[in-house]
Amino acid sequence: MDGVGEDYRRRAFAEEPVELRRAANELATTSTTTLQGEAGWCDRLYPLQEPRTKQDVSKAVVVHLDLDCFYAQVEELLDPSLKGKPVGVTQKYLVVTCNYEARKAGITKLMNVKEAMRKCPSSLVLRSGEDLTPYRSYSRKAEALLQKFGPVERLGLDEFFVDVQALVDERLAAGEVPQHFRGHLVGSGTSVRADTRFRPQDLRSGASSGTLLDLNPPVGAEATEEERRLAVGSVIAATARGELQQLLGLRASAGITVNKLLSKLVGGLHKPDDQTTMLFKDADLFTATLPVRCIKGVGALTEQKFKSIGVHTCLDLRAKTVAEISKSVTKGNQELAKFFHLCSWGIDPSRVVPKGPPKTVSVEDSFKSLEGYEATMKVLKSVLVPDLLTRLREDCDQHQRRPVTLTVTYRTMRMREKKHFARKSLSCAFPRAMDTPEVSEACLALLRKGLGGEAVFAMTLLNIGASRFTDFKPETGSRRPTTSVATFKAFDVRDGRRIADGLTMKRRNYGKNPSLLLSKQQTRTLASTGEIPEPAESRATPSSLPSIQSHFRSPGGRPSQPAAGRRSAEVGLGIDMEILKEMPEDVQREYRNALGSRKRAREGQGGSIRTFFAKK
DNA sequence: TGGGGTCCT
DNA sequence: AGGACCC
Repeated sequence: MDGVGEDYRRRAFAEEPVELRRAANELATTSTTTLQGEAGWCDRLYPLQEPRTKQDVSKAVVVHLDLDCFYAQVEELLDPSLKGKPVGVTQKYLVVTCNYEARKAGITKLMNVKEAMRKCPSSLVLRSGEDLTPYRSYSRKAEALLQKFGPVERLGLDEFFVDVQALVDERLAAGEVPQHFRGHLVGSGTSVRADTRFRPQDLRSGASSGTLLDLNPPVGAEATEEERRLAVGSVIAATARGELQQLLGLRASAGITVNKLLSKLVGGLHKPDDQTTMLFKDADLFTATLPVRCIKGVGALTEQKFKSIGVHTCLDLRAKTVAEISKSVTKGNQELAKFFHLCSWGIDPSRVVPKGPPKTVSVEDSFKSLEGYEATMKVLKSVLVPDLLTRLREDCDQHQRRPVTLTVTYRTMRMREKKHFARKSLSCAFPRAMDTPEVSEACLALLRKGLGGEAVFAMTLLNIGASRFTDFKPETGSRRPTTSVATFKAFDVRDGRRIADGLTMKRRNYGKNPSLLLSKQQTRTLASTGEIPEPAESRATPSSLPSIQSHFRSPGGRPSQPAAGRRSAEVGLGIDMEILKEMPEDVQREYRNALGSRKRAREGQGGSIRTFFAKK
């Protein structure tokens, strides 16, 4: 692999560097304006920010943040006794992610549970990650925290792009130029390799040869403007990561460059809990040897098409014309072809676009086989529909809207044999009464329409989703669409027993998770020095900060929080209101909710899932 | 091989 | 409604 890389480097920089650079520059100045198109959320939220034009592409500073092994980190926060142990988070037969202790034992993302158990000594701790509720919650908090550094675009639950250009401009105008880059700086000779077989776009730093990859390199007196801008960006990224750690207990890795493509790629070079910056002048060589799979939008299929015309790496891609790409790869979509071509030089004209509220909300579960109307109805009524309605109620509270469309998506064994990812979906109007019985009936009616003609009514996957939202002002007296809970009485949702083949109960019932706040001492330090205080003692970690989750957890047989966790919950009422006011709004709201829940719990009405639902 | 999402056609 | 892509 290294041999191939060396070959490309020679071709790129010994044989025809001038041509390549000139071509890159031409593309950069001719194509960017058409590609960056429409003004979105960004412009409305940040009216002072000028639309990006070709001249200030190099003025952009984009930070990519990736929460390290996110699900595993959250599990450690929820159960601090996991710290230091190898932890794997499972969904069905898979370890979907694991912490770094587990990785040391050879466990990887998306590894089979059996294989993971074999790899790891008896110490491996597994946690079910089928219910995404806690991850969603932490993800929202992280996003809220990052808002203050600039517009935020999320990618999944654990990745964020932050456009920090405006903040960089502010600091430079104030004469704040750091003396060093924070974290690593990619040099022109940094060796890079694609990481996993699942995601070749994840890069890792290869064996670096000392001088080419510096830690905390100085910003010289005659630094270029880009160096100064990115040095400031690296400081902002370090601050953001520090706050994620201090306020939420989350470690993150970051990449800092002039665009999204490069920031994401270099962010993977030093993980976990570290950051990497790269100057645009090094992008040319950096991207040359990367497989085209590294380009956003190039998946398995597009990669195959590229291979069929002899394009494996970005350098191969550069040698093709946009017309060729458009014809053989993007089905005539010239804009997309142009975009891929630009990316092959490390030029990414796309902007950081905050996405706004979700466009769909869905819940799914998979099974060995879910057979018959009765079993299907049971799954719908007792798990999927209540979960969906719960999330829609929260969504309504936050965004004053309700869904217009209900969609069910399913997969059968036959579909599985043919095509790996094939699914069928059917839609109807979302029932006006947002109740478990009505919605469940609607779902079953759709499934009947789709599967009724089959020899057996059986599924290996069932997904129900809400989409096409419309404004909805809840009437006074009923704050949001009501949800019937009568159905729950028929089913025991307190333990993890199977209620259908392949289905284990997903609901974890975390209740209201309290916000995780700095101690007063830390807040004073932050306010007076501007520095994130070092975690002086273990209490600086959120896992031991105020928590009321123990009131709501483990309604059934699962072990509840250790006494220490419960004791610290009492601290919850001691939170300084001044501190609370500094927090993002949704965090404040959650905290107030948590206080309300505590009250009810103390009054003897909380504490079990049954009473939680029985209450109404 | 999961349990989510986005956008395009 | 389905496909390709992202995590």
